[in-house]
This record gives sequence, C-alpha cells and structure tokens, in this order.
Amino acid sequence: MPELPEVETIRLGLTDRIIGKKIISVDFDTAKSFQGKTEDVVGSTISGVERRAKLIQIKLSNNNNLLFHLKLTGQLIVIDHSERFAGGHPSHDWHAELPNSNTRIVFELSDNVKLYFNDMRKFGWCKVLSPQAIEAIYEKDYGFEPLDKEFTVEYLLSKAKRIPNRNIKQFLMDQTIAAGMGNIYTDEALFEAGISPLRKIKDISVPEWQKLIDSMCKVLNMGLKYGGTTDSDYVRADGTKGGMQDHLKVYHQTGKPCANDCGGKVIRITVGGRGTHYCSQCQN
DNA sequence: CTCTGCACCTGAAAGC
DNA sequence: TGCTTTCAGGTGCAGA
Repeated sequence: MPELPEVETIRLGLTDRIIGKKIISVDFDTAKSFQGKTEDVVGSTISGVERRAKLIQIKLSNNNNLLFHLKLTGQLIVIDHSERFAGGHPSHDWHAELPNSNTRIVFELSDNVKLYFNDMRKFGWCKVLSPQAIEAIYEKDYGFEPLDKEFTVEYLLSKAKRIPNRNIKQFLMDQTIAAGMGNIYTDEALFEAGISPLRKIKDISVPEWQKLIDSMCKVLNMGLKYGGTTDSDYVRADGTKGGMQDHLKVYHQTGKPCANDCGGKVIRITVGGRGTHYCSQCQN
C-alpha cells in the first residue's frame, strides 16, 4: 500500500479529475469499507482533495468529507469515459473491468465520471466525517511529516525521551512521530543515513538524528518526484507509472551487493513484524 | 506506561 | 506440475 509519496501521487491525480463534480450516487459492499450515511454525501459537490500522512480527504460542498485510508491494498481509480487514472496498490485492477470482486465503493459523479475504491484485503476504509472530526484524528494519531519545517532534531528528541529502548525502525514507522513514513521509505532512509534498523534510539547522536531527517526528506522527495513506487510492471492506463522502484537501494533488494560498494550484501530480517532490508556491513 | 505478537483479509510468489 | 509456506507499501488491540 501507499506511503506518503504514493498517496500524494493519488491526490494529484484525483485533483484534476474530480474537483467540481457532483456525487450522484454511492454504492458499497461492506459496512467496514464505507462508514457513514450515503445521504450525507449524495448531492454534494467535490470542492477539494487533500492529503495528510497516508490519508486522503475529499472535501464536499456541504462541509462533510470523505476520509480514505488505503492501508495495504487500497486503490482509487477514476474512470472518465475512456480515460482512466489509477493509484494505490499496483495490481491488475488498475486496468480491469470495474466494478469487480475487489470493488468496495463506487461513487457515481456528474459528467459520467466514476470513482472506484478497490481494496483486495478489505483493510482500508472510507469514513464520512466533519472537518472537526478529521482534525481530532490528526491531532490524536499523527505527528509532523518529515518534510514539515517543524520536523526537527528537537522534535524527535522530545518524542524519543520516553521510549529510549525502542529501535529506530519502529520509531520512524510510528505515525504519531513521523507521519507518512512506511516500510519502503523507512528502510531507504536508514540506508541513506548509514544507521542500522535495530539501533536503539537512545544510542543515536544529534548529528545522526539530523542525518536521519535529511535522509527521510531525500527519499520522500525522490518518491514524490518519481510518482511513487510501482512494484511489479504495472503501468497506469494513462501511460504513467511510479518510477521510485528503479531507485530503491535496499527495499526488496535482498541478496544484492550493497549500493555503497562496501562489499556487504543487502539482508532481510524482521523488525516489529515487518520485513526489513539493510546492509549489515555499512549500516551500524 | 511499553513491548510483543497476532488479528484483520486475500492473493501472488517462492519454496519444496 | 502441484501442494505448502511465506510474504505483502498498515494499523489496532489484547495480554504480559
């Protein structure tokens, strides 16, 4: 599923295609996928598309919002007559006839445009929420994003203080600390910083914290520039595809020689239940 | 409070 | 080939 750069790529794709459209109808298959009342959104016009961390917020003219979390396999696909934009988990559904067995929600929009929420594993969701409810979620469950100017060494040290024995990988994956980071960009940032995913945060020096911030910004900005990571060979119907997968140095590179030419190899371990890729030679 | 591990779901890919 | 196991871009929560 998408991390910050992939979700931002979706936001950009949706922005040009659905803003100004009116929601004609909403159909969904499970209560888990669509949490809200369809009458709270039908008849309203889409006024904006925003992103924070890995969440997509579609703003409506009646002051309600559709908040999406795509989790691991969520996708948002817009079909405007013959033109199609697909983002999120890469799968054949980017091109498949829709709706299909993975379709959880169909939004019928004005001008014969359709927005599909597909999600194979059903972990993702769409909730109908007020601006205040969304603000409360951000306030409670999300910290700053690495690209925010407030994401400083002081900020990270304040978060680190109470959990000195946590390893850095899980620390950076914590959305209340580094919003928008996920498994790919965390592994890549740790490689860039030359720091082992297993390092306890109490053993990280101030210059290393700064290097971590710089590395996170570097890999996230690369992800944004390349339109995210598109594992496998999936290409969007509009001809574009994410390009970050060609620039990954450790994620899913198990067994390959270290990109730093240090003589080491990329190995895969499990940290906090997540596949973790790093060079045990030059990441310490 | 922190930490660990599993639960939530389904399918693709890798291993035997 | 075909069966079995592992893995998957993410949380959320019970129990220690």
